[in-house]
Amino acid sequence: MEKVLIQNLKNFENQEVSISGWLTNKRSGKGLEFLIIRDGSGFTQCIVDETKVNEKVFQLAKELSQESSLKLKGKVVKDERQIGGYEIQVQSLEIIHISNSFPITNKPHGVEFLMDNRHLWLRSKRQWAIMRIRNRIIFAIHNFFQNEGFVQMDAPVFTGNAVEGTTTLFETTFYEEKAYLTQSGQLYGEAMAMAMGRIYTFGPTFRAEKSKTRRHLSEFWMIEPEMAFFNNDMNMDLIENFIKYILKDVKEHCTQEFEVIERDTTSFDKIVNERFPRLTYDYAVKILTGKEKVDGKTTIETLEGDYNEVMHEIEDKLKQVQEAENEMKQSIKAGKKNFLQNKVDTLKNEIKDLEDKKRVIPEWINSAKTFEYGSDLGGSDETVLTRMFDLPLMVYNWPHEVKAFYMKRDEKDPRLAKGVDVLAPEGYGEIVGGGERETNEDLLIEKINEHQLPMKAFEWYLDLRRYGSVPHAGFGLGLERMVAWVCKLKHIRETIPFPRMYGRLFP
RNA sequence: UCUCGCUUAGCUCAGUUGGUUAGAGCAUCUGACUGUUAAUCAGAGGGUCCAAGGUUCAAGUCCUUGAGCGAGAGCCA
Repeated sequence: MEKVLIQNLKNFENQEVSISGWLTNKRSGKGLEFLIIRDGSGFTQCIVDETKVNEKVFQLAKELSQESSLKLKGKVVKDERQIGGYEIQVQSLEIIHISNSFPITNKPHGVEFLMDNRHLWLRSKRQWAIMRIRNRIIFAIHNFFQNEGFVQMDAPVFTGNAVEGTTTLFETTFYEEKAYLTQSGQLYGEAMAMAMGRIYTFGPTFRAEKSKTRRHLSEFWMIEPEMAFFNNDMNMDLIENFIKYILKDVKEHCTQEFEVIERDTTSFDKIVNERFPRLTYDYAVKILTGKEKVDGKTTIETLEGDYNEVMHEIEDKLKQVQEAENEMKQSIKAGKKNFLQNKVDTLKNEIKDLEDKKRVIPEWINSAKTFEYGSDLGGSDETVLTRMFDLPLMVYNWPHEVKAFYMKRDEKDPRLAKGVDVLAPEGYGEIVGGGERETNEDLLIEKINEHQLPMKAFEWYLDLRRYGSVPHAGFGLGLERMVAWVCKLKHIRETIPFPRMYGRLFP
């Protein structure tokens, strides 16, 4: 008898197989036990029929609790109604371990409880799907760069110098010296690009920002390609192709996972096929502040429309709650009552979310209206801008003051730096930041002084401009932000197995 | 760091203008039910109402301070 993975059951129709896994849920009837088993590769229903197995096997099936581990043998039968399209008619069963009162039940839980139990939460279906999508995105990233002739490199995690100022560094000690955990591998990537031509880093980065928002982690994974003989236009072309490649690949290979998390991926088609809008910072600011329209509407008008829509939705949902609660007051069966109670609970949660939105939209409108030319785009400004398009936006040619010291100044307009930010649609904001690097040693030195960075720590970096300096460019992609957008998650904490964020070091 | 909100059973939540013995669903345990899709039905056990202080004849409910969590802002990928 063959030992198989659940994902391969379709190849064993009407055959006897053996599977090993965990019980994720159970329903029982007289003489029947319906076991939902997961083995990491997928989920399937296994039926234990009292009339078809010996008494001992049926007794074992009755003893199984949620998350108990087991081995079973049975026949694979096609059944369209079941998850995966197949079920197993059990012949024999062996318990490996009985799990005692698994804390995460098949009912809603709060964020804090789930995060405290992250090590167990990862077993749930939704987390399973997200982790597999994350895996596929990682695989696609490597494929893309390897196909384009890039060499993967590992940048150091301990660093002696800060890349973007010292406020957000985790400080540690390296023997007797003060050291920091890296916040970007880029400078090392530049050195490697001068050796290999095209490289990409794929590693962890650390930022000690005390921010508790839906798009921040203290430890996150960043992909940073760096290309010799590239200008910023070539850089933007590469970014665009890169994002398109990932979306296409993940859509093709993760259909089942997207179904589990109920992510509609039809919006990817447009993104894969159309050119991303490229806006200069100047033009983006005009749109943001309402001086330019997109599809005949200003940002302010669009947001006011959103606000009214939210108000209507809240009213509508309140009405539905009232109706359900009235119905519950009449004497009805407990099953129906239970159903209505669940409906009311989900509606109330949705209303809570909508009320948050209602509170925030006026703040966004205000932020857009009062935006000052020359400053960096804030989180709310990004959301407002991306709200106007259903494609990723590329904003380039930034005021040089708001960008990092290594960014190349525009020869035609010295007020500008040749940086580019990519803003993901659906409110996900900045997922990529990059640009062309400054090649002129004198300008770099000037910038390092301006940013009050220790020159000594950058001597090696300046060497790159002394020995065969060439135009080069690169960018950084935040893996978790990409996963959050692809999966359309509310919060970045679900995109990584064990998130490290302000206030969260365990488990 | 700032603004707003939350903290009641293992979990998710009700708890009215302060008023007798704090409730429901799920989970757990016992039983019923021949195909269930978060199965259903009957029953049982399960509480330091976040902490400290205050107001009051009386506080889960009101006030003050603190802690933790959540949603934003700032900063960023």
